[in-house]
Amino acid sequence: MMTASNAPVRQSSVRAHNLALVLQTVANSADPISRASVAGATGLTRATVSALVDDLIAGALLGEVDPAPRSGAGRPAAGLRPSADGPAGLGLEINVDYRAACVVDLTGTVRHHLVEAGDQRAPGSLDGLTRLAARALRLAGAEGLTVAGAALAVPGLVSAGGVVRVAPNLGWQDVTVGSQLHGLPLIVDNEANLAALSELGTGDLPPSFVYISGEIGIGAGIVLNGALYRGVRGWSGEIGHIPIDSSGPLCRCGARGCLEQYAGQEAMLGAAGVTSVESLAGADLTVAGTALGTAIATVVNLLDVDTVVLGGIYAPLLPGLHDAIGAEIARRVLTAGWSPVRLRAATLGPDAAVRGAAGAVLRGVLDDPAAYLAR
Amino acid sequence: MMTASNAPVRQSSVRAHNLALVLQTVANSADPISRASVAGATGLTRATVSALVDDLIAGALLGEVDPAPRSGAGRPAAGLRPSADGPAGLGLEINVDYRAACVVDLTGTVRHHLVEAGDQRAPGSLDGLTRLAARALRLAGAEGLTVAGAALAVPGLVSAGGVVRVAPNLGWQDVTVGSQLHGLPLIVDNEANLAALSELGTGDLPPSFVYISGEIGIGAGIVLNGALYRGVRGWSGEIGHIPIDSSGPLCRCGARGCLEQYAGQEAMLGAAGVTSVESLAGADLTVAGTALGTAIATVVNLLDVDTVVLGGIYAPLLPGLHDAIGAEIARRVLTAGWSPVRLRAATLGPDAAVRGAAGAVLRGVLDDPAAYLAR
DNA sequence: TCAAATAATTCAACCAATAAACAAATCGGT
DNA sequence: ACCGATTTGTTTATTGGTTGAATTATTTGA
Repeated sequence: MMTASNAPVRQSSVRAHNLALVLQTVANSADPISRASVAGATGLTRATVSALVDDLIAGALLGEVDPAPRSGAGRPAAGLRPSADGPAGLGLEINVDYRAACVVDLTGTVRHHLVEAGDQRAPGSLDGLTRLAARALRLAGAEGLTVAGAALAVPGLVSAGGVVRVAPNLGWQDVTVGSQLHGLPLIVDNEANLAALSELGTGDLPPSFVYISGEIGIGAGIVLNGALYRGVRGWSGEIGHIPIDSSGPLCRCGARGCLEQYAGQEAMLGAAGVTSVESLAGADLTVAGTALGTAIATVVNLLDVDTVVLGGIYAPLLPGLHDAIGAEIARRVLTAGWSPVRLRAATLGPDAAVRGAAGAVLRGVLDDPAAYLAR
Repeated sequence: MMTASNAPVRQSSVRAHNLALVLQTVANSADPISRASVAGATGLTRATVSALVDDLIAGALLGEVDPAPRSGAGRPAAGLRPSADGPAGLGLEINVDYRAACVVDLTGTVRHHLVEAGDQRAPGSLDGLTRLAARALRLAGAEGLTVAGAALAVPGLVSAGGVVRVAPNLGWQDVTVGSQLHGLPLIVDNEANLAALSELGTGDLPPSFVYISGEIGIGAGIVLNGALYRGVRGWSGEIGHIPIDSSGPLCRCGARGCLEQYAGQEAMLGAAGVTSVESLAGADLTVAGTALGTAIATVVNLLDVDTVVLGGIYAPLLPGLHDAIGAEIARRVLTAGWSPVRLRAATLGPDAAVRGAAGAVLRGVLDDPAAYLAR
């Protein structure tokens, strides 16, 4: 049920909304699309679409391409598609053993991708990230891109205002990153959240799903109706400490039998008696899969999503995990009989979080192009 | 992050939105409120508010009351408040041992409340409910109320189109209730969902919370940002089978150690060695409280809500449950140290679901008064 | 070469909100 | 008792934005 937002609507809001509608219709179309088709798809008139498209082209959000060869009579349509020379998003990531930046344009193309390996737990890693961001911005500027904003993916809990409450594996506690970077607005968010957005952006996922990221810790990004659900304070998706067995092994969080004790990277390596994630491919993953399945069943019972995407180390290991997860889902999800739960491996690999960060910036432009045009 | 809806916006949508904004501002105000105050609160101009209020008064959604005695200079304001003679919602409930109907007007007053005790598992209980609804409609009609729609609360899983997939305690399976009743649009929904909406309507809850209903089964209603989250297929909140201990007792669902085996009504009665819910008040509820706390911790870790409302049999038992739940939350909710989880007893008692059903209808009117006016 | 078809633009009409002026009703002070 | 200040509510001209119909543009098919 939709509650009306508590802001008044004026004529300019109408235009803002319809600009977003037209831009998104073009962005979601696989092929270049005509103004007339946009009008048909949106319900707006051709006159209105033309006027809106004029603004979007003037602002370099859309570009026109040569008419696609068509069959049938009639004037050929000019194709519209997102412009590659307009706004771009700067995605940043800081993780235990590397930092990364990438620049993505409105077409979804990764224009630049910089990675610096090295332990980020040392002090000064944030300064290093700032320098990396500056390099990426120079590269983008040299190509004539307008960077609309930046987003940083962090493996930890983030509060409003760019404060990292805790990032256990980085050793961070109450680190203020801020909400500006080189004069750009900066979003700071959990890596699983941004990776989930990234997978959403691939287009072949339903509007509601849960992304589970297996790393040293386990996190989840919850996407409901096409939007990331961040929770009241931005701390949603802390799935790693779902209890699997209250008489299980003691976890570093102080409780017993948390998911991480069965399906965390360390636990899986220990159980299989190997030291590298690659070696897990041949191992018996039943214990981890069962625990993961139990946790997934809980999530599905609670949120009624029908798709779960497994990312991080789980993505390559899904074949070995699949049966155990599926068995647990069949046993514990009440509605599994009517409607199966789809399990998918993430498609984007380790870049998902940085790309999702850049995508979050672009999503902001797509959601409110009028604000970008008025900048 | 808000995704633009895929519908075009025209001038009439602006009016529809602002009508809703004005109506909700008046409805959310404790005392009668002037047009000028509405203008101040909404950001609309006084002229616009006046025009919108004219429509709302003409449609019997708002009424004017005598100016409240005021201090200070200036022309006295005419007070606006929701009309008691306008639209009303028909709430219906069917449960194991009773059926109920209630009529609630826009001021939130319960105008009629009919309850028929008796076993509803017998065939024909739906016909009985239809007759009960007819009685309530006659009473409402005699008072000049315009019943805008009906909603039915069912203790089970409901699909779109008014199909009850399964209601275990009613013995229902794939029962089609339909989406019309006596010519009115009919919403069918889970009782925990509607009870959650009902608690939301009391006004002293934050916009995001989880309502947990303890009955024979355990259900949850999830309210996010002031709106009920129903899930992809309407089956969200199935909390009763969250695993507490995978080596625990066998549950009727086929899995082991489900929450219901510790904190369900039967389990609690069995553990305390009593036969009535009233007798539980003095019993030791540590086991149930711990299990409930574990489940709540899972929900909070996942959804990051800071308020949990306990309803059904849990409401009167909260004093006995509180400490065990709190201990488990402190142990398992990662963010409990920064921001406490508030536990509340539901305030509305056993009527919550029926009243929530009526409230769901009224919420539809408040969310889109233009549709009601155009009927 | 012309008619039909489809795409895109132009323009008058309309709808809704705004701003500013105006009318209404009260209070406070002299 | 009266006048100015103050606040509420309405009236009116203006503006922004969509619509629908007419118009122009460009192609296919007969």
